[in-house]
Amino acid sequence: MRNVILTKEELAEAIEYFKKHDSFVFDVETVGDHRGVPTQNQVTWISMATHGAAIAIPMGHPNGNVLLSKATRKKNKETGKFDAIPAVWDAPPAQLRPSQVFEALQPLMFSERRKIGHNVVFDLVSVAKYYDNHVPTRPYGCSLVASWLLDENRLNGLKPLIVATYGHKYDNENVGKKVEIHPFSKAARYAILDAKYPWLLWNRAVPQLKSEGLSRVMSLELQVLETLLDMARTGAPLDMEALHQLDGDLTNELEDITSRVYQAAGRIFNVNSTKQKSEVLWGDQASGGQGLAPVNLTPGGRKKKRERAKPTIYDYSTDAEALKKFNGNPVVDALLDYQEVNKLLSTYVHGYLGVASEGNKPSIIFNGRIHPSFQQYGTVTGRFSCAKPNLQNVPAPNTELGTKVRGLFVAPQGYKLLVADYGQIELRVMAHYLGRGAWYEGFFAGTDAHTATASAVYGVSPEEVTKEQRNNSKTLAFATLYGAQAETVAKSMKSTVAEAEAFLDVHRRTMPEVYEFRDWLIARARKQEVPHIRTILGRKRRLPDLVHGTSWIREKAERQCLNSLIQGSAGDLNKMAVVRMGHLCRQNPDWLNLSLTVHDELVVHCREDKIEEGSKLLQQAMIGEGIQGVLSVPITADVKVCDRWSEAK
DNA sequence: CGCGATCGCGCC
DNA sequence: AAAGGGCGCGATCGCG
Repeated sequence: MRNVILTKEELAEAIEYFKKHDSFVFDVETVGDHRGVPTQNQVTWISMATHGAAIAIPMGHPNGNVLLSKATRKKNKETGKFDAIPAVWDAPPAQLRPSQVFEALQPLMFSERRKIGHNVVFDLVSVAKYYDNHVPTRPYGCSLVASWLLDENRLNGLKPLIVATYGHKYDNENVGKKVEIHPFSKAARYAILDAKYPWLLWNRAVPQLKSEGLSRVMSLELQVLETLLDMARTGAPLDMEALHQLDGDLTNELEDITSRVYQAAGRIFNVNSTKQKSEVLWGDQASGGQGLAPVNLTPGGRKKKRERAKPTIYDYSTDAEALKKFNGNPVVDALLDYQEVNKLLSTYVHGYLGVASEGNKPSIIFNGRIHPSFQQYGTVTGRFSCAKPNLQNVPAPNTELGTKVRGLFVAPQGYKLLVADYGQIELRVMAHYLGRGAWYEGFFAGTDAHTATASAVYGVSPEEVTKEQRNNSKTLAFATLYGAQAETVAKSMKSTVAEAEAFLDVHRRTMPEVYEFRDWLIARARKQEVPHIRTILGRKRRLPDLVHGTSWIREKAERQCLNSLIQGSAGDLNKMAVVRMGHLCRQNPDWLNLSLTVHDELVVHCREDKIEEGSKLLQQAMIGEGIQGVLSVPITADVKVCDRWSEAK
């Protein structure tokens, strides 16, 4: 069999070989402005691997192997910048067309054979476009998800993983990043290795997952993966009219604020530059600065100080917290306004719409929808991450501007958004593990958790708890989950450090179970050969630093220990809910679609005539039998019916 | 130009 | 020697 497939006959022969095996890896190389967006990209190579074979099928690679002229740069007389002139190669060999290739592959792609990839969601969604939006059928395998479960601390992609596992460094030139500028045989070699290594990795990982007791969580992740295939194609519709309106409004507003900044500062500077901001704020008045006395060092500045170097004005933070100390200074006030508006405009408006003037940054909205990529392997704790764009950090609707941005996300025509979130899921997970005490009993009694804390800590009945007492108790919950110390607690409570310390002491006395559990958890984790904890579904969080010789490193690992158990277990529950809702949506694809998930929240599209049924199903997915049973304390989920995402909460 | 580090900041 | 967990991303800046 040939490695590089150029004719129908060669392809037919290869397919016959692959048909003899019950699983195979496939990998796509993509081109186009949106090569990274699987619903939009164009596939120019598909490579495949199975027992004893690895092939690459080009479908429009533009280059041959003979270099006719080198890549260079040429100064553009108009802009004064350098334009990249790509290399020119001779003509490539005659290749099959995508339609021919995908038709021939159909019996493999839509068979019961396992389709494996390294980040297989991307490859599956990329090829679905060539099958009339039908995704190749299950079962699937993902060497990236498997590798991540086996070592969540290494989120570095395929290449470092291959170096670590096989000691083979391939693709020094980053061919996959821009396959179309490379010569034919180099692209072919790269494509083949990109299939071969995932094949090796997957087959190595499966028995390891079993022996490490990770099969259950792997099977959950494979179900998550199936749901992500639907979510990737559903995406999230935007109110385009409102988006353009917001673009105009914020652009105008920012212009006004910018001139306010300049006027107050008495000079024109780049407001986005932290360096220049430092000069304006901390520089002395003789040199045109405000002469303010900086307080907080940046992390880099602290490092410098540690290394006994003298910090300069550039080592002091210019973030909002630092600026707030100088409220009333006209430069500071204008800067704070600027930062708020600029953040939202650049990240959430220009980030989606693109900017023609700024290097032709393309829009990532397609047919009125945005298609974020949820990465099930994106965090060390087991939660999802989300990118391109990250819809897990869309401003919350607690400010006017936040409401406007979140309000851009709307239901499709004829649909409503069902937005459901778990109530205090992390504290409930914590209470589950504690099995006693104010939190545990509070959740059974239906008392608000922070009120229950306040009642215990202040020794009053729940009815007598004041707003301030409840707020302080909320801080205690965060302090527990994150491992915050007195300084941070003081900041949060707006009290002195001594008061915060006393408060923490009272907490330690009145809710000893919290601290006893933390100590027990850390001690047990430390005893393992590789120190680790397991989340509620058995996911591992490896914390080798729990036995580190340096105390601050060890203490950081100790904070991560409890936090990972809680955050990771809550993440497990969320992934279960995603899977359960995914199943229900697949049963009712013409009126129910899962769109987004944000850690403890699901956003679903539901056709207007099916709201009641949809809400019931969502409720069932999140807290029904089979998921409630995972925790010993009751869990709650609140379903809201909205036209805009901002209407929830 | 491309890349990575840094700062800063949005969310849960 | 540090001082609250987990993310992604825009902008700047220095480097090769």
